[in-house]
Amino acid sequence: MPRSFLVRKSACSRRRPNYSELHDSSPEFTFQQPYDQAHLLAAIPPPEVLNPTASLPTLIWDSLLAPQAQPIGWASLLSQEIPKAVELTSLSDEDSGKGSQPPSPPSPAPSSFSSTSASSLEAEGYTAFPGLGQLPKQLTGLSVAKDPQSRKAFNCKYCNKEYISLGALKMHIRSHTLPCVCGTCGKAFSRPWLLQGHVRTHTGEKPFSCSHCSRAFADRSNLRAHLQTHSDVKKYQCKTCSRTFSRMSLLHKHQESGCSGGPR
DNA sequence: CTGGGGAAGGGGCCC
DNA sequence: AGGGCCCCTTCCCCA
Repeated sequence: MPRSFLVRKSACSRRRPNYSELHDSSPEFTFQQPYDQAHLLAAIPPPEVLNPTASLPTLIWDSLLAPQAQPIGWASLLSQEIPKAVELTSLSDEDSGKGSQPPSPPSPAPSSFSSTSASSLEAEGYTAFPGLGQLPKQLTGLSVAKDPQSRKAFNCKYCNKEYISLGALKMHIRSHTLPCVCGTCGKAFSRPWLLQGHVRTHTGEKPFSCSHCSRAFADRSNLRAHLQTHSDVKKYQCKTCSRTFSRMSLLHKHQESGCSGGPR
């Protein structure tokens, strides 16, 4: 079930951008090493929970899987040389909403993540855009389109995707301009938190650990997927054969390969 | 071939 | 209104 209703997706919208082509020459964000250890530690997500209530038709999981993770003492982490994996609290709890995010530094954000806020693009004639600075309109990648009913729509000049709101378009444009650049490898990302997640591939930091096997993950979504492997009844079920899968992609593979139809 | 991990993209929600 | 964070989803790779 697509969660996007703001964008009219094109058929090939899932292709990843060519970073070398899209790399913005004026990075908006950088994450230089050595990292500020205090920032990283302070930003490790507080005890939290996962919300298993994904709204998928085939979702059969919910209360079947309720790992009993323990909250951790955050202060104790500060005394450790290496940030240790942090356990998540119960999945059945309400998500506190703070924290899958890497180590997002406490406010105020470090200067390396400062962002230049664009004032109203319309007021600026669509010339001001984060990471783009004051550029001629034709170089900003923004254009305004109107549909036959004169409803205002915003088109991306890079890929021609159409958005119903300027904010959505602005966010999308970032996927082309990639203003957040890794100070280690130079890879660029559309948003600071994507960069932060990437940085963890360099640091090896894995703030999310499984309460069942103590395996740690850098990404909470990956932990969530991993937790499925501990469940006998997986989250995604084939409606034809009732076989369950830990990931939707596996279910899709199963269905595309031709479900035999018999229960397993 | 299947299942799982790693990494990343992107829209929505909340402050 | 914008930014930060959340969640879902997808792709790639490997065992």
